[in-house]
Amino acid sequence: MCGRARCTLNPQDIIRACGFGDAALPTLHMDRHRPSYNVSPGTYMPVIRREEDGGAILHCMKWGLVPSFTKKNEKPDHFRMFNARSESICEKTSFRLLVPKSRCLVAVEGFYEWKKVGSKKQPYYIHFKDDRPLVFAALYDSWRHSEAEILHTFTILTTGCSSALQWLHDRMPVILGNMSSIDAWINCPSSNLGNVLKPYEDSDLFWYPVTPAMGRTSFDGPDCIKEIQLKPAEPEPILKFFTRKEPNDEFQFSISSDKSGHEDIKEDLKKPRIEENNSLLTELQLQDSSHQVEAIPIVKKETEVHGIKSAHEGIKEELDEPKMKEKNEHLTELELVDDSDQIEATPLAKKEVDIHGVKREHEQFEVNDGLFPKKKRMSTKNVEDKQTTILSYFTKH
DNA sequence: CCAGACGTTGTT
DNA sequence: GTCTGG
DNA sequence: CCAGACGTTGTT
DNA sequence: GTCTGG
Repeated sequence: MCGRARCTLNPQDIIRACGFGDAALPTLHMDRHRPSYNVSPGTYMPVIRREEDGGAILHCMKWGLVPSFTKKNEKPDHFRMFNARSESICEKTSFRLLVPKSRCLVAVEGFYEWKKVGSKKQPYYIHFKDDRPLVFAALYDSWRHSEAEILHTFTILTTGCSSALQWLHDRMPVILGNMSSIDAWINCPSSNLGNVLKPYEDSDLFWYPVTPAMGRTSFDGPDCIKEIQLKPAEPEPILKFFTRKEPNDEFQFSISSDKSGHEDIKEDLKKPRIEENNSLLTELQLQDSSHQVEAIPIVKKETEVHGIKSAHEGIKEELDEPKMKEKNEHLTELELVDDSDQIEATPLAKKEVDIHGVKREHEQFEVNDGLFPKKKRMSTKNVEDKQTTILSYFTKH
């Protein structure tokens, strides 16, 4: 699925991402574009579509399809059809007629997905490893709701989830990952959709958890995509992961026996990515998705062996983290940061943000004041038990 | 013929 | 607008 | 998609 | 839980 995204791209970035190089495409309504780290249905976004004469145009439309047959007196609902299942677009009344002649491309830096964790939801930001824009397959329509006004809207196609992201969701947007798929979608209405409208399986899609504060559409700015540290999930009696020390001693990690996850982990280990905050991280997955070990972000660093950062360091880091609730049961040799109390910050401050020279005021969270969290001791025995389990699992395979 | 629907998610 | 259901 | 509200009476 | 608003 895809219901939130980051699009702070400027027009030329979008044109380039969609394969039109440095062409100066004609534009329409681009003055409505508001670059944002937190775009949701109902807001304007630039898309590239073909005109009647075959030329491409960069056209700013509202996300969330409002079909042309919508009643004139009806209130447009952009949330009903902000996605379209690619598997059924040729059958559904609202999309069928758009497939031949109303395709478009949507370029974004990344999108967000929420993972249900118990009763809470943890958002993740998904993007390309090299930060090139993602190009989504989309359909658009026009609704004449008055004599003078026409509302242009679009919907982003979805497909099954890639194996690498299965732990997070069962649906994902259709990502046109190369020029031939972009070309097939926008230029070849008669080509086979099956080769294009499929999950993006390449290993260059990365993700990491971000502040839950971005769930509010009023929350905007770079903090939306700032990585946060998550607490590892509550361990189960039989943990299906183990820790290991890398030869180069660079980081510590957990691993799963899941095929897709395994590959990803290996990839990450070989080419650890470096985030803005300079930390080196790996993404980890468990075969059994019910385990909820959605990610075990490990802070690289001069941290030692089984090394997980010390509790003290962890707290320090969190003090720099904005509003986030975190259960901490990080397995360290000595102690762990507990979780019962979570950090709550109040997102009421306003902050001016500058995106491509456009200054905008938006909601901003306050930095945690340092009252939390509390820390507590973990018995050495528990640690040993886990390691025993881990070892036995390892020797068995 | 007219009336009514036309969608996706996720969760149960 | 177009398709399904009655 | 997520977040936030979900109500009335009576008084100021 | 369900509906509305962004």
